[in-house]
Amino acid sequence: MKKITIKDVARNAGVSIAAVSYVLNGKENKVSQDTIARIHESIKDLNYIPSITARGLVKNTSELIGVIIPQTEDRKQLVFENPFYSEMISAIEGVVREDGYHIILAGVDKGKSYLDISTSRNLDGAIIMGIYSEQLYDECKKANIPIVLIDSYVHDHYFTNVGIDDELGGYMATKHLIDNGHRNIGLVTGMIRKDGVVEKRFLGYKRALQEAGLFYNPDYVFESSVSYEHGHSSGVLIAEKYTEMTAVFATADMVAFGVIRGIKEAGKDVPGDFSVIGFDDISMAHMFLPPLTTVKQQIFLKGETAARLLIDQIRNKSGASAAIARSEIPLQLVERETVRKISK
Amino acid sequence: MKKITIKDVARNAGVSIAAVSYVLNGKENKVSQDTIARIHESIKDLNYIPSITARGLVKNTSELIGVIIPQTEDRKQLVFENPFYSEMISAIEGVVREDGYHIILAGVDKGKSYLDISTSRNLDGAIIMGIYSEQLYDECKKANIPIVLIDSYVHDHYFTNVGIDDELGGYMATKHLIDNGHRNIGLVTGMIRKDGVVEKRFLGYKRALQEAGLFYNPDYVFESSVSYEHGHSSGVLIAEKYTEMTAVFATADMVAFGVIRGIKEAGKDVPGDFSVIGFDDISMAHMFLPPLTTVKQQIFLKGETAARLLIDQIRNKSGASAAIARSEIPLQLVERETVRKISK
DNA sequence: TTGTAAGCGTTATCAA
DNA sequence: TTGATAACGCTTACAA
Repeated sequence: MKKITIKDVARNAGVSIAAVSYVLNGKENKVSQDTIARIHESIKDLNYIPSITARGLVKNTSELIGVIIPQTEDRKQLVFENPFYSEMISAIEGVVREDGYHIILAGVDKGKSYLDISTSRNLDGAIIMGIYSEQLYDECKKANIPIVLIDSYVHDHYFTNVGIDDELGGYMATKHLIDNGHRNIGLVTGMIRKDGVVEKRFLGYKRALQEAGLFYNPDYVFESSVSYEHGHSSGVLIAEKYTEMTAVFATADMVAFGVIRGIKEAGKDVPGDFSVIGFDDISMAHMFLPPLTTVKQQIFLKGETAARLLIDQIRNKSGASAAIARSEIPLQLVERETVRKISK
Repeated sequence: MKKITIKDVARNAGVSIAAVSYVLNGKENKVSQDTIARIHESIKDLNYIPSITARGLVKNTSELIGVIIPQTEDRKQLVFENPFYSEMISAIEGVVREDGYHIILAGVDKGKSYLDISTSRNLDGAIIMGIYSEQLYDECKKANIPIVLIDSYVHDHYFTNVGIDDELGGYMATKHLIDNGHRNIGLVTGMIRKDGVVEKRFLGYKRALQEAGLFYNPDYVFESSVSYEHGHSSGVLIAEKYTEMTAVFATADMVAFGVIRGIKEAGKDVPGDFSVIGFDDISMAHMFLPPLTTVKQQIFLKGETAARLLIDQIRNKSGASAAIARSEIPLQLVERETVRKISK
């Protein structure tokens, strides 16, 4: 079961390997109709499939796109509990496949830098989801390949960004609660890191409060990890100790699920006693009971957009600075059953 | 920003490229301590990272593992709505990374065969999740690389299989319902395909029924897709027309969520009017309200096991027939709040 | 212990 | 139109 190569095809067709390479690369004007036919036949016959590896070596490409995903604390596994990422990857894979690219999925290992995989694999481009240390971004620039950042607020014209207006999203969520008569609104959230999406949402929350003439109470923000567990414990806490609160904004649906569970566990009802609004609209949001009111970001579109922008950049290597500053996917509030209007 | 190669390192260190290659490959016994030191220094200095691509060409490896995932009907996107797959991929990625491998994620395109990507990328191995046509398996064998199948019942000693005892799982779920006094038990499920996991679960369902002297009623099986939507419509239907039914076994948690929703929408209660048991125990299962009683399969372990078996096989190329017949991950019933005991 | 050089499967240049 | 052949970055006999 020897591997068959371009040589075999050439021999079988009785032509030179150059000829074969030409037809393989669509430079058919350099070859006679007759040879083209013979070559095509040989390829079929032998079931020949060119080696992307070998081609990559000479063309200095790989048709490979790196997709970097956040990892759990211990860096042992990818943060996939949150279906948010899977939805996006699915979108990315779909569009790059159309163009013959494949994606390499990887977390960033502690020792190894991102640069390692990029250079060793000769990646044609990369998509990085989430927010990382300055250091990583610096490394990425050295890689010298097109990179698009999803959900990052790094300002560097080297990168193309795709994301949403998180500040607006936070504002929309909070405003919706306010419009429904709520005045004591809690915030359950992951770590508020400088320039992270969560910070923006937090800022939007404060803006909505302020605009409505409501007092911002630091005691009302429950800040920890973006997880169901954090939501859960906060929910219990809120239901038990913060009885004057009537609504909470959870900065991710996963967290909202936890909050609701916590509230119910403490014997209170959603939306009867507490209204809850989430953020993301992952597919579970509409399956949850009660169906979650949330700020929808078009996750799939986000992935698609990132992928398309990247491919465009890879293709038009011409303009090395083809990087678009920022592509923003529109947001949308979707009302379901976890927010109720109160008279107050 | 020229790419730096082994040549640069050699020149910089004042040695031959062979020497560099030797230390890169740990054949340090062929090189003097002195040169080793000089080379290491050069590598650091120049920030050299070897090209896996080039190495692959000569060693005929790629350190790449293909992971094939089912796709949606239209073959446009990966079946990622079901978090089941993400959890598994996360596990797989974790273990292969330890060994320096990366994973390439791909759906199988209509025109292109799986063989294409395998040969063109020179994959070292592959993990295939789900069940496909005979044709695909035949192709895979031609690829002539180690392959492990997850959740397939294909009997071919070429493949290593990892899965669970689906028949037993179906039996456990149904038995649990029976033990709780239920006698009219519906089955909501994806397509029952020959040799698919779903068929086995269905068989387990029938065995439990039979063993308990219960009549198997074909009208009680609602067969369509593995989706929330199918569960939903079945749930509504059941709650409205099958009032003599008291319990349903959904062959996937996603489906169970839909069933519960449907039942509630029809004004009935879970587990008050209908008990529901799922299958998988995806992480949403314990977050759902009410928390879902289900048959837990250790998804993460499944992924890890598959990855480890694959790597083992890749390593011991020696025994080409090192393929282990089948590795079975144990099942476990986890009781939560969607099944209630009825007196009958 | 060191270095030379042949190959791995392609592409692309340059003569023929 | 064709076909040698150098190159891509690396590994590995083989020679020195």
